[in-house]
Amino acid sequence: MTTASILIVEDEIALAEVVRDYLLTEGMSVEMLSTGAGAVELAQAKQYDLIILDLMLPAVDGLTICRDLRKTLDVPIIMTTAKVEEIDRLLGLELGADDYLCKPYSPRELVARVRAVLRRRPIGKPIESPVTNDRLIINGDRWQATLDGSQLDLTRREFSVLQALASRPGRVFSRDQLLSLAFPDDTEVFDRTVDSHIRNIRRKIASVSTWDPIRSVYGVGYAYDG
Amino acid sequence: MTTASILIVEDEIALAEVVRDYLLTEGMSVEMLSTGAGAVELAQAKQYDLIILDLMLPAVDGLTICRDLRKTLDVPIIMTTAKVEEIDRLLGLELGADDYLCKPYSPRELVARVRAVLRRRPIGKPIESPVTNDRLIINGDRWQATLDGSQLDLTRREFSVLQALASRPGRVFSRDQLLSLAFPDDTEVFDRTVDSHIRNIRRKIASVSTWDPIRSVYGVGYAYDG
DNA sequence: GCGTACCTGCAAACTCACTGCATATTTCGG
DNA sequence: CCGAAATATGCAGTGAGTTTGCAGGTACGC
Repeated sequence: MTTASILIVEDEIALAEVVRDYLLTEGMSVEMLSTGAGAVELAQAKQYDLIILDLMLPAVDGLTICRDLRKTLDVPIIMTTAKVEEIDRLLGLELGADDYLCKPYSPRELVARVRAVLRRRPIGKPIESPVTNDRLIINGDRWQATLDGSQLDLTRREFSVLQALASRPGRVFSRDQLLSLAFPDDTEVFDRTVDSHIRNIRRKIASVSTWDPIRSVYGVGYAYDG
Repeated sequence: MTTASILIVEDEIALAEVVRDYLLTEGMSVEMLSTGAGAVELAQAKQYDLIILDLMLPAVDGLTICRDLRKTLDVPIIMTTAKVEEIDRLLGLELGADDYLCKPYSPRELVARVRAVLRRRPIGKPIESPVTNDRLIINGDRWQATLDGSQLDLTRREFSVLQALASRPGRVFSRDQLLSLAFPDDTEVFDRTVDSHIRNIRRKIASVSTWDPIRSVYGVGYAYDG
């Protein structure tokens, strides 16, 4: 079961406590805040896995908090509001919250949403910002990689491996590191399989360029030299 | 009850007066204009909550007025026209009117439409900006999608899925993401159901174009490539 | 109530990526 | 320059993932 840490920002203490208890039952750790003041700072200090944010708050409203959070953090956010009509407006504003819920809601439903969001966005996995070197562009949102303007048609694994390598140019990754970075979820995979993926990546790169950015380090692993 | 202020732009004075009386009965305040000249200026000066606009007008036609209004104002617009065939063409032009009505109409129906539009678009709510790529136009207010000028007859779910995809062209959405974006309301749905909807969307798109804008990303999800 | 259309999800068919083995080639230490 | 070890490459089985056909259930309109 999940052991996510969650922050509830909600001025209705009674409601927040009910929700907290439900989440605790789910094995998650929960903290509460009854006002918007300091929410952003708190979120930045502690690395919550998810934030439940009410729209109407004393001091600083949820909208502002959401926007401010998004500037620096990729933490998943679920917004709650008392007005149905607000939902549409919120969607239009593109705040980037991961889900919206209308009051009065059943704590059960909120818990379901929390789990859904956490499932969508596994803990610790932030939205990938595109890796861009001079020649290579890797866009994790689009699952597309471009070298010198030519698109590389990479598979999921190839993409993940190249993304891992290119995220730290010059650094050498062992095969085991690459396996766990690229496929954190998976069972044990023969580390020589990485060689195959590297090979396929190189082949695809070779089809659009004469340059091989992947350096083999004898006895250690691979690195991307940008 | 609503106390919306409404502008009627209509050259058939008799008709306009009937409509005006109906709207007055609803408790709305009404102003009339029998020509297109100055309509835009008037609308900008006074902040109407809704404008009823006839297509055929002396001096400046409704089309031009609608377009000009949209450049600066988000005021809801209901367009009326004498020809049924005009309606489709208007839809294709994506003027951004909130509703269209064909003459001869019953004042009762017009009033109903007015109320519906005001309900959909609470005063002050900006229009949900239509997703428009070069070829695809998605109008979330009207629940209508157009590809290369041809209207796609999408169901609610299909529409939501396509809208979600097209709102961020190129970005790959997982099935779970699509489910919660397109059907935020309810229970957990089998994620393979998304495939079915995608399939239906593709089929409908294929019937009007040879182009498939939906990219399947093996092992990840779907993206709209505009 | 009846019919139509839509949503949902199962199952079969098919596609293709992943994996790992076998063999060739390269690298490294001496 | 040689042998050993590591890496590159060719290749194919397998299974995961997608597409597609289909049908039961359901909501909605008439």
